[in-house]
Amino acid sequence: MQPISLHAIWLGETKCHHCAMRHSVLFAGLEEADFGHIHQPIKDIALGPQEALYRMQERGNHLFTLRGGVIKLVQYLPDGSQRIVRLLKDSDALGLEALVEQPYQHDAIALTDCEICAIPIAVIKSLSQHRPRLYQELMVRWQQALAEADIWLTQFTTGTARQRVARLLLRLSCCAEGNHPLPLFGREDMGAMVGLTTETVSRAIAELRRQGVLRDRGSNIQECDREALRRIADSEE
Amino acid sequence: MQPISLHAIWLGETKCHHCAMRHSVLFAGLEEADFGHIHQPIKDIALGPQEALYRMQERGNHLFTLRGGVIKLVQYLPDGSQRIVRLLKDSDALGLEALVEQPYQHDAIALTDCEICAIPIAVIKSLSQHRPRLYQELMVRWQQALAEADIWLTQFTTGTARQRVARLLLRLSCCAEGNHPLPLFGREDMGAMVGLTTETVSRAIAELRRQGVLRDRGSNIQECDREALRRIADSEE
DNA sequence: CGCCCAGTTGAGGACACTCAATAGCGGTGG
DNA sequence: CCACCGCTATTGAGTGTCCTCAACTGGGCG
Repeated sequence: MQPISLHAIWLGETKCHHCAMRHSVLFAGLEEADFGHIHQPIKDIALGPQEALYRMQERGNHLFTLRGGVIKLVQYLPDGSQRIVRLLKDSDALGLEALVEQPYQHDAIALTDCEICAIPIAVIKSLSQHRPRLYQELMVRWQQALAEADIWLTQFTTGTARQRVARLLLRLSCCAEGNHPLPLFGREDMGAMVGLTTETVSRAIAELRRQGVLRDRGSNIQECDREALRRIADSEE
Repeated sequence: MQPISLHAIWLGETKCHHCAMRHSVLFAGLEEADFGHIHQPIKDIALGPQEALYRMQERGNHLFTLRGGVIKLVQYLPDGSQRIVRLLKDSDALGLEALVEQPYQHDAIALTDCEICAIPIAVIKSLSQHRPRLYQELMVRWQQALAEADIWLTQFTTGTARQRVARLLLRLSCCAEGNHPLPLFGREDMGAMVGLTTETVSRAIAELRRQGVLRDRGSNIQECDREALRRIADSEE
């Protein structure tokens, strides 16, 4: 049993009879009998902020499902600066590269406390032999990742700093209902998401606060006016 | 049988016994007997520059393999400007969205003369029932697309105009062997690829020419010094 | 209490964008 | 064959935005 990550904490092992993964979209449609085909343990992993699930170039034989928390996928530029390529949240899958025998393409690093299912690819392969529908689910995940990548390219690399930050806030807040208070990330990370420096992000957020689009709730939590953000994101005004 | 594109020219129909697709990676490993399961025609499409294979939001029931030429995948910003999200060349697959019942996510527009295979998703589904290996191939394609998207995000949206253009030229020239002359695209398209205006791209290219990194071969064809480009791309000097 | 780190704010400069004019190329028609 | 047209690429001048560097603030924690 090789370590998946230096920082990973093993919560235990399960055959998913109790695991939330059982209800994850990935395994929807599987029947009780199918779980009998699982001969390798599916593991729970807990990560704290800044801890890595895997590193770029590592070869892994697990794919992962995020049950809670937020993970960033990071790539690096020749000059050493980092670029956040995507965020994963609740019920997203990552590490799909392992399914096609590729090394991981990013550093996967927790931004918050995270709970993760680690599924051996052998399990996937064995299950999918009896349940081709599983392939369909995997392809859906892949497509989601691709669509997300395209969004990041178009939304977060074009327009003014104001617009990019507004779009980022919109996307971060869209999972929350109403104008629910939203915990932000470090300015450095936010900069790496939208291709700006920490100072510029800080300035943009400060301005949004001054204009009342954001309202401070302490410890980097903001309540935000989604309508106003939408206007700014689409560059009117 | 609904039209796939306004501009598409049907070259004919085939069951792939003669088609180059037969040798495409996608169908590698299939045996003669497998082709008997193909009950719907696989079609050849030819496109000229500026013609669209499909449009964003269209629902299609074909996926495509590019046998020759270059296609751009385009998305649009609220302000109407376009952003090229990826380029496809020789033997790349596109329109995979159709496999998961999603509308196409981009405009797919030919940049050069193109030859394309249009494969009904019904064919894929029927084939894959007997040949699960086909799923593996599809996942590889999906992974390639995702890796490409990440490269575009990190390479073409960061750094100075010089660097971005240099990286773009490198990537465009990497399929050519040696320092083979390279046909460029319109400045407008190149700008949409690296997130710059046409003027800035033009200036960057002009400067590279002045420095001898590019050598003009007429009609927008350049011979380029890959070593010098690499230095510039990695921001030394 | 004071340290440390993250966030904020300021000043100055570099870079890319905008607007506008010019040049170069290919095609068309006289 | 040449003149003209349209389009794209190129070049220039001026401006705005963001980056860089640096100082300052404030909260958390030993």
